[in-house]
Amino acid sequence: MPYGRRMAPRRSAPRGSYAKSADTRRAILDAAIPAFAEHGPEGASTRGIATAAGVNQPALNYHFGSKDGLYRQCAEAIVDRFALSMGESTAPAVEFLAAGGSDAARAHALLNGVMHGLVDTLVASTDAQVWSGFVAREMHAPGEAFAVLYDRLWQPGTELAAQLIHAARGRRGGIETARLEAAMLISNLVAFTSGRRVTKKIMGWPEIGPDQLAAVRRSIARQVDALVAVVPGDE
Amino acid sequence: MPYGRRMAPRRSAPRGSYAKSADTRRAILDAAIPAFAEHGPEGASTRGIATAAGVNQPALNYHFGSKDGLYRQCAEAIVDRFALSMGESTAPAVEFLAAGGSDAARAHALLNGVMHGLVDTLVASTDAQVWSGFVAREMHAPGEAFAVLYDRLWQPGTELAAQLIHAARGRRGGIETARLEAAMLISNLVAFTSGRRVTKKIMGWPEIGPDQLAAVRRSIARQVDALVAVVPGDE
DNA sequence: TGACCTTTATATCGATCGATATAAATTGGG
DNA sequence: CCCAATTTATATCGATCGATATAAAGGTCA
Repeated sequence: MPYGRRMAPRRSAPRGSYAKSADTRRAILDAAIPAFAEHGPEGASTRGIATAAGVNQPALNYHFGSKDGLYRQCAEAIVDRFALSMGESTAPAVEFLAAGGSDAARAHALLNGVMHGLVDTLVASTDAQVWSGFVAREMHAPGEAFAVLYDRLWQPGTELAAQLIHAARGRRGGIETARLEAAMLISNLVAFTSGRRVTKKIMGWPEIGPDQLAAVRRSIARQVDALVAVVPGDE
Repeated sequence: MPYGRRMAPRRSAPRGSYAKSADTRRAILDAAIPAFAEHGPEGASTRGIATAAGVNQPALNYHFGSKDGLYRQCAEAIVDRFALSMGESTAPAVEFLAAGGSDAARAHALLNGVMHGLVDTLVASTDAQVWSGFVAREMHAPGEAFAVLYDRLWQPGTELAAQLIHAARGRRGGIETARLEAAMLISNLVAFTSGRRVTKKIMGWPEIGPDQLAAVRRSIARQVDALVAVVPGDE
């Protein structure tokens, strides 16, 4: 009698209550995200990820079905962690917009709060530097994870910023222009995520500490002020 | 008698005047740059590049020594092509600064000219979208080509913009702040290079035509104006 | 504790990778 | 026109890739 189908590979998380499984999955994800960020989905090897995670190579296929499945789960994990980190600063802004808020000054303050949170998440955290490599790569060369990153990260993020810019202008000027400016405003921070190494080198910063963080925040706040002050078409 | 050393692989361009060689090298580079941009230096295969270039696989080793050698030459080619495209708009600015120019209004105009040229090069050209994938990847995960791209592209580019910002402010405010703002100003355009696909999707633009280009230029010009108008520390 | 399911470990398969030895074809100077 | 150098084409090597078959170990609950 053949060994049979006792270990059919699964695509989703196990249903059982085996505690060890979640730990292993987490360890693999924590090793896979930096690997994919640095080498890309094709360049990163499953053996390298397994070694870094302290597991054997078939464990990846067992827990995630395939390399592509692991790649997709990495994208989900990144979005989850990003959303968790941003929740505090975006929640009041989302609430304000959902209520149809029209107080321009409050919208301006909320936009500053969101950008402040974004700087904290992207610039102050070293994790984000890893995430950004993953995200930037996928956005440029779309693959298995594009939909997740676009639908749950880029699209809602830029739309939130755009709505806040528009509201801070008293809803004068086009929302389209606000969207474009939101996309560019967020792009600014690429200098501190994917481009962090280069920016540090150019600025002569050995590390991004509190002083440097404050400088970035000042620069972003100035941009927000300038953005809100000008209503496109009124010039 | 063994076949001997009649075909030792070389690292640099051939000395001879064989015209065909330059064409082949060019075809390989034109195929390799998009391949490296999309799949990364590890993910791109020499066989794939060779097929796309219409040559056989050992031709890559013959003309460029190794895959890494080809990768380095791709970086050199990108820098050369970028510099060629930017020469017209940067030349007067470089001249102005070399002469120690102190006319703030002229510096402002020159900065606008450089950014205008940058938008033309990066946003209007489809080649740049390919280049940007290559450059962004290498800046985030430094490899064989980092030195070339940093020394010949990022460092002089941001320094030029920083000097112009500083000069446009009448050399008031720190040059360090100007450098930071230059880095962020340039990062803005990432939304239209590596991030072009996402930005088009968010904006609902089927293509980036003259109207869209004008909108980008307006937004950049507004940012430059706002940047120059505020002298850091005076607020 | 014992039966069953989940998880981990070992061994190995076929495919593809970059590189090179070698041979044939092509090119250009004398 | 011919010889030598250059360039292109063929065949193949060892290494590494992702995936899977299989076996052993570990955990859960009756």
